Amino acid sequence: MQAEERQLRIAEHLQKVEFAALDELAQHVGVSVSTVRRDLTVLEIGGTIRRTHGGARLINPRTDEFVFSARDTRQLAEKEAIGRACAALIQPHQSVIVDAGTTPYHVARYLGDKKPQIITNSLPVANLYASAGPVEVVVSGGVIYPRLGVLVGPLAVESFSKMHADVAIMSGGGITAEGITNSHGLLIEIQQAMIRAVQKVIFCLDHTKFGRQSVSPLCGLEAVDVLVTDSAAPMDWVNQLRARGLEVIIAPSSSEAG
Amino acid sequence: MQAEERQLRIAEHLQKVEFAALDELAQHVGVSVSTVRRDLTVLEIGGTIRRTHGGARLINPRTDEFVFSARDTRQLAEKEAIGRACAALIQPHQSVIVDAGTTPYHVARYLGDKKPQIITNSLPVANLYASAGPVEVVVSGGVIYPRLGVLVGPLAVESFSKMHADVAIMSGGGITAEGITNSHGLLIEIQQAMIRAVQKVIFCLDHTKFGRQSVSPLCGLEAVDVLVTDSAAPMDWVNQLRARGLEVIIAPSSSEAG
DNA sequence: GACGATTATGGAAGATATTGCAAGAAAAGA
DNA sequence: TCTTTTCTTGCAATATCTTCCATAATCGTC
Repeated sequence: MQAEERQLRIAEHLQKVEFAALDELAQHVGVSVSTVRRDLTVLEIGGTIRRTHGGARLINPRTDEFVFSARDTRQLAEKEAIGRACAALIQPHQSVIVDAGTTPYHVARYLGDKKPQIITNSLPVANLYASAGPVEVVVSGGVIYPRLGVLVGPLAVESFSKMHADVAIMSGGGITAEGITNSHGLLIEIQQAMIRAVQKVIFCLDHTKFGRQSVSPLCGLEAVDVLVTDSAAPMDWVNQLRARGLEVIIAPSSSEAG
Repeated sequence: MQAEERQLRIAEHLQKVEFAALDELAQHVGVSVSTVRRDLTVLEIGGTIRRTHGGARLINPRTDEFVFSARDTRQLAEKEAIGRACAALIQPHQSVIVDAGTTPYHVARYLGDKKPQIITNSLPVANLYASAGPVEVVVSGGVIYPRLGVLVGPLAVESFSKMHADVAIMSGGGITAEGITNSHGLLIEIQQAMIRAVQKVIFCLDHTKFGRQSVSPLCGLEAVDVLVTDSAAPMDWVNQLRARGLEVIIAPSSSEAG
């Protein structure tokens, strides 16, 4: 096997498992451990992978966005910055649909001051303001998708199909010139209903999402009104999207914001 | 296992349980206690976790716990006894509607083994099995009633009106010869829909509820199939209800049950 | 096609890091 | 205050990493 092909396979394997031991990788590609070591140093310079004692780990674990929010600390600073910037776009007392996913969760954390009406299918978001607070929270029905705390299924789709709201705060697994994609097919239908239910669609996507494509198409770029991202977003992408008429907001990193 | 992967797993586990002992963590990741100690110091520097004597705890305690459910310790022993006894009435793989309130919550805690389908309008109950587990949870839609974490309103009523299930596990504010009453008018309509949706209605009422009357009537005694209470229930009431054809189950107190 | 040069590969030895254990120190509880 | 538990520290055993070298493969040139 060629060296490059081997490295590609190692990278792919790591994309799947996030952590891998040297023996595991060596066996997977059928070479000695020494060679795997060398491949890993190459990949590490490439930037996608980081070597650890005994193996390697993914540097940008594919966050495909729908992880149980409280648990996820990846790109936390960026997500908090996006949360603040996105919350600033909401007017007081608006009705806001909040999508499931970690980034919308962080937006919701900063919505308290606006005394909004929040409509969501995300249990973590619902729990945020369940105990008290000036925020009215409407929860869609649905079946809990294990581990993610998202309500899915016909009940959820139906709930959003019958609703109307001012703004939707959405997230996704990746954005390309063709549009936005997401990982879980189950969620797509719900998200599309959310988009149909509102006047204004705001997408929150951190910088790792640019140029990435998940399995299922969610919507075209024309459906998006505003895109909020963090300061590490690639500027060529930002400019390209602005040229296509999207309002792109770059959340200042917390150090800049004070 | 890799050091970093191990630390990630420890962090994830702590996200779930909020506090964990060293032994527990050591067993969970399969290394010695010493190694867990070292991992915890690393994580503490990382900032997500704080070490304590005997274990570690989360620095940002999750906000999605409810004052009402986990921390209401009044008649805790009785409620746990009722929970066990009532869960014993459920057959494997049944569909179970679980009412809001502390007592049904404790029943739900013991339902895991039965691999049931749980249908509920209670966020604490929903959160119980949100992260994983063999339990399918259906959440009704609705507006969150602050502090209690109950979903109320037309959406909730509608959800239960359209459903069918095997059993309903209900609670109430008081029971008299005229029937069962409850305090929140908002809940009555939902509870009545729950009762209509099932074959078998189980009411869980601790001993303080006998002879008490709340503001709103919920249902007559003829709607009740089984009543589960604790060992401190007044026997004259129990006999009176049994004479009227109700199956009354007295949960053994935990000391008797072992 | 043959030959030398360059590069890739697999293994080995010493260096380094990690792990688990044990003894003394510190802390919590009675 | 005393006992028990837990924490820290030092140490030995193990595992892993780096560096080096011999061999094998590939490439360029003739």
